Amino acid sequence: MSPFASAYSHQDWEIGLYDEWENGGFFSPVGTGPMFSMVAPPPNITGELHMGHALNLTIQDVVARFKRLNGYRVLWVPGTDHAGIATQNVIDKQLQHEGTSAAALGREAFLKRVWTWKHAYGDRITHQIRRLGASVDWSYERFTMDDVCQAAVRHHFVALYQKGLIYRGEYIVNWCPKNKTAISDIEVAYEEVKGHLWHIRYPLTQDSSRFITVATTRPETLFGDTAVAVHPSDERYQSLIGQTVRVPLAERDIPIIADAYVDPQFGSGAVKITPAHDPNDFDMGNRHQLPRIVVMDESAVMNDAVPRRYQGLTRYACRDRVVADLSDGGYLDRVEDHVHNVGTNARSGDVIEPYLSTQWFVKMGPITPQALDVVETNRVRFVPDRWKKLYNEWMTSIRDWCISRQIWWGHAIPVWYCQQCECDPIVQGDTPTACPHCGATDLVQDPDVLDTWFSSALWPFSTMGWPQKTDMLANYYPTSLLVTGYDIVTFWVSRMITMGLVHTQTVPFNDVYIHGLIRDIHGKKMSKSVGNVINPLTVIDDYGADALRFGLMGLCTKGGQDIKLSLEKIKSCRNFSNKLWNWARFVEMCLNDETLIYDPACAPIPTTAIDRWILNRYHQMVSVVTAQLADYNFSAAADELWEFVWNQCCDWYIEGIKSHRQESLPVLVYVCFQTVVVMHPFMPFVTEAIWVTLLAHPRIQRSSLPTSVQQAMWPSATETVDTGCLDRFNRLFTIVREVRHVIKAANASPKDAQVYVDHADPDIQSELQASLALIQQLARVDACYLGSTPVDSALTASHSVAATVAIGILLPTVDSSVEQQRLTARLTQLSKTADTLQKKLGNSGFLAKAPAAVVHKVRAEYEAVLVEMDHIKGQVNAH
RNA sequence: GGGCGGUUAGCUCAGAUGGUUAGAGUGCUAGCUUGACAUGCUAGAGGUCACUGGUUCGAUUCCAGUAUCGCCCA
Repeated sequence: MSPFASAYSHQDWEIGLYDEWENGGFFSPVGTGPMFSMVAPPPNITGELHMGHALNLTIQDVVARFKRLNGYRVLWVPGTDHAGIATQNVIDKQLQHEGTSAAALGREAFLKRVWTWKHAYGDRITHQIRRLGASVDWSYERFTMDDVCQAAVRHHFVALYQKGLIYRGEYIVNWCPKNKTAISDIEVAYEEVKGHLWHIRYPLTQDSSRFITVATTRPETLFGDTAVAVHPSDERYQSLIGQTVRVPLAERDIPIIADAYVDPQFGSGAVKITPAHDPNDFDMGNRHQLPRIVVMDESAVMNDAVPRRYQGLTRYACRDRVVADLSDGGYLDRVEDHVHNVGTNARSGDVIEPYLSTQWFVKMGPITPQALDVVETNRVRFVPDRWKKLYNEWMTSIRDWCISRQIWWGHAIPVWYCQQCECDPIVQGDTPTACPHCGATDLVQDPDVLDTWFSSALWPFSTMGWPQKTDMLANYYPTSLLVTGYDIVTFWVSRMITMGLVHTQTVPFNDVYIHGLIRDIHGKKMSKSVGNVINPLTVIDDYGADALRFGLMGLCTKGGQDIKLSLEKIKSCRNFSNKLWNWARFVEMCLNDETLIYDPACAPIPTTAIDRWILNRYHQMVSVVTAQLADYNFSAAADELWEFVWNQCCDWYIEGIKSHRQESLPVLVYVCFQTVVVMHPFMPFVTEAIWVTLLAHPRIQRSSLPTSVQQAMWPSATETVDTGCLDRFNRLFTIVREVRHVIKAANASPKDAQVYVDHADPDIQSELQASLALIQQLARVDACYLGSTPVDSALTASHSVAATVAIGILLPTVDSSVEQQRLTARLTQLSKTADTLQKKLGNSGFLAKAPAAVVHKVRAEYEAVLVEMDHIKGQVNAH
């Protein structure tokens, strides 16, 4: 009974192999080779593994396994993220389902509940990561809220505070009225909506018969107006600057100011300024020392700063009433349709309210120059490098970072306020017992928590125990490579670089590989509500992790484009894994007939031409795959492997050695084992399955190789390739294809065919002489001879030409009209080619200016085409 | 409004410091128990490389513009 099933069954191997690898410590850094380290981007504990994770992890795993096989001491650290708002939402929903709420539970009970949930479900995703085959070192697994990371975040906050880089201040934040929390700039999603531009008349205080008309998209905020602004050089308003106007409905007087920020082309050229409800107005308010009037509460309901008639209305209800009242009062000049961008909280979907509130901020100005510099000088290298532009753009226009969030789940802010005296906040890593100023023990911790990205920014070094000076940091930091999607270059990559420099005085990683996003086959984002999600776990169940991985890598091109994924693609890769498996099955079958012992580690001396060829082709494959992997060109590496395994080894080579299997077996065994090694980063499971199964064969010398392919040595990528040999075999294959084609076109059976090949060049003639048996075998014809086709009364001849070699095939019957048609078509095609080539050669500019090598090549091609045409013409005339 | 990326076979995508008879997978058509594989084998059809102009002896490749799709930022 063969240990090789006739088709590879991933279900029989994957889970068992992964357990063996994990328990066997195969993912731990070993040896004395050069260091290579990565920290994996931590997925949310609330999430399921989706295709984006699968792509991200596969890329890292391919690199990790590639490096290990090349002798590197590889550390790849996994972990998960506490995902503040996302997780809080999940638990909120659960509580809602149970008819209760976070508020009813209270903060402590709520947090306890989240932790319970985390312990029960939080590692679901880590099991899914295992299913993918990711060779992460689980013994170093971290969670962004575990003790080590909590300590790091506290230290992080205190250190920044002590450097004067964290402050608490009033600022316009992006406020989500639904979740009642501030969110950062990049969490806001903008979309175009159809709205209106209301033109409102503000009467002059001095002369209420005169107006200045302002245009606004948000009339309800007029109660917070503290100025009207015009452009300083706007002719229309020169005389009004410095005067005051009365805010309609609010009956308050505010000044008309001049500021170059105003766009004279927009609306009427005069705008109302509401410093407490618009970030640009806030800035202008600072420039002109304008007061700030907050007119809404934290749910975006109008507060008591507005006239009683409007209090308690939502911002939208208030807008309607204000517009109606303005109209009634004769203040409304006109209304235009207007398309503008409205920011929403990407998570809650609620429209963001620019809101004046007191928050904690990181001062970005002092720390960005260095972060820009390390990228500029390539100490952090982006691949593909166009992402450097996005990074630069973001970093040069950066604002201070609002890091406090008004939720419960997350890192508590290490700040305490004394309830007894008016001292500064107490900022320290451990919980204070008494106020350092008055000694009071009545201290209250800041109720807010920190933005999740504030802790993620530390990930490359908090995972390694920072701020402790651990061996891990000394050995593996800075990391070698970060792999992530382009959607979080600003959220995450920029902040890791910045904070890495602040806290560790070095870059957190040397290379950043940025991949695209996974989309469905139509280019749409995969989403549950659209129903176009391809679940990686289902794919792994159905087709195997190897198929999914290889499919993703085949689509992971150098440009880092988004990836349109289809099940058809994965299915073809499943077929490919089966092809590889059956190659090994063929090797096993050959070995079964043997009595000798074969050493797969020993480079064999080829004794036949096709063995020489496959070894050359194999060396070429290794050098291509190695170079492409080193260049992060995953699809090119995958393509080369596909071509080599399927079209070279499992096609020409296997078919070509079937007549002399025993003689070729050392080469077959060697190339198979070595290719399995090169294949391993992409398809870890099937390669290991093949490795252990073949290695257990009694005719295999197992002592010379490790028991797992994971510990094998990557083959040398610098063997010289005899391209002349590759060329000769390509010519042979072209001939064989043409023979098959002619026989097929004649609707004949190869078994009845006698083939004659001929060429004027004596070198090629002897080459053909040596290849006759191979041609006969590969084309499956009765016989193959060198020389011109003889006349045989019982048989008719069909003719063709391939690679300038004349081909004649004797067949029992040939339909001469079909034959004529085929020859004429070929002739037309050739003469077209001949024309273009001749035109080139007749162009004096070409001959004078093109490189000699190019001219030579074109001339050779032209002559070859002429030779082929001669052959064909001869045959056409003969009929 | 600013920026980035795409536009190559029915579909998904490669490609080259400018010279190839422009490739792959998949799909399609026809034919196959070929002693590893029907998750396979053989053959075939299918492309004015989005459009316009420029540079050049030569452009699908470089440059500019246009159209169109997608994304990011404001």
